[in-house]
Amino acid sequence: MINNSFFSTEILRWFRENGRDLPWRETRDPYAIWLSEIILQQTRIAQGWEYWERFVQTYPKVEDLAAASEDDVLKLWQGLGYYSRARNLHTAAKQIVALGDFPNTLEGIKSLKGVGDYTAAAIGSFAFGIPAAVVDGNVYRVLSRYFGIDTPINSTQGKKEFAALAQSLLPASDAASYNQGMMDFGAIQCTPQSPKCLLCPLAETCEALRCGRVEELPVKNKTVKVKTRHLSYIYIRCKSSAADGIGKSEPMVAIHRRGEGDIWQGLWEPYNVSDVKELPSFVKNPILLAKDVKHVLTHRILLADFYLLETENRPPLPDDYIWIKESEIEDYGVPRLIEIMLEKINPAE
DNA sequence: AACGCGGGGTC
DNA sequence: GACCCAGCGTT
Repeated sequence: MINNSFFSTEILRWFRENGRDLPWRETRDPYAIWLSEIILQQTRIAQGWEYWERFVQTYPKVEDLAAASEDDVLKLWQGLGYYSRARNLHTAAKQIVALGDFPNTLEGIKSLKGVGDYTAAAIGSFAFGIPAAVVDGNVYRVLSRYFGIDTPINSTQGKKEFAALAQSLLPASDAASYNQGMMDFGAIQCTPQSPKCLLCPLAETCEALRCGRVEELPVKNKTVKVKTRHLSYIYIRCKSSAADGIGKSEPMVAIHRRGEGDIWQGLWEPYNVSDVKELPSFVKNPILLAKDVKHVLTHRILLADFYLLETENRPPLPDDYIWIKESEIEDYGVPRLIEIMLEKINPAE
């Protein structure tokens, strides 16, 4: 396609002077690099940074991660979102252990659960020097502007086109620096809004700037409409002790794990009565803690009601609910919305 | 090809 | 509000 060595050379030059200093760039350990790439999918570096540090510290080797429980992995992932990443991460860790070594080919890396085209190219180039071009949101933006390409980046045609263009521009001997340079250039210089065109080293040859189309590129097809969804939770605190009845003990609370086919799969939550047509008779005089708490996701607007119900005896709940000591709930991974609910029940924990 | 999936930052 | 972030998996 395009063999534009000027573009690539300028990206590499810009990167040497302006590249970000990131801890996962200081290693060639594919495990640590893989961790960073999964954590950073659709996630800002500032948000993922501490999670990466916690994961490499808690699970220094892939064997440690593979041996962990899914619950522990989800707990460590709590608050980061897109929880399928955590489940796939755990699955992939076991895949890697079964393989004996971290795969060192593009195909091998991509066979790992949760690793797609972008992540395979990133790990391959950073850890093994494989000349594969990454195409992330930054790359789409930089290429669409510099070359003036208005093919929608979320269309099949656009994905093919930009992938081929990115690959044709990649200097095979410097894949890692080029890839990192493209992403940093997009994140720092060629930003989504208010790109720094006045100070851009590529301004003179930028097609979007020449045509005054910087603000309208990249083109993206319309997104789906965000729907509103109501949720209702009852935090059931049971004061009587466990069945063994040894003295008075800490209150117990009921939680259950969210299942497949919905948001927050694998995370835990209190008694969920969102879809209950009629409240069970044991729900008497629940205390309303908060109504219509707004929680915005990419694809949903959630409005949640929080209730507190104090009881002496454990009411009958659906089979999948378990009773735990109130203080133990911090050992369970919960959605951010439930964290907010817990903060209302136990302020400043 | 379209959709589901989180949480947070920025303008 | 709208847009975006080191995207991937499923249907």
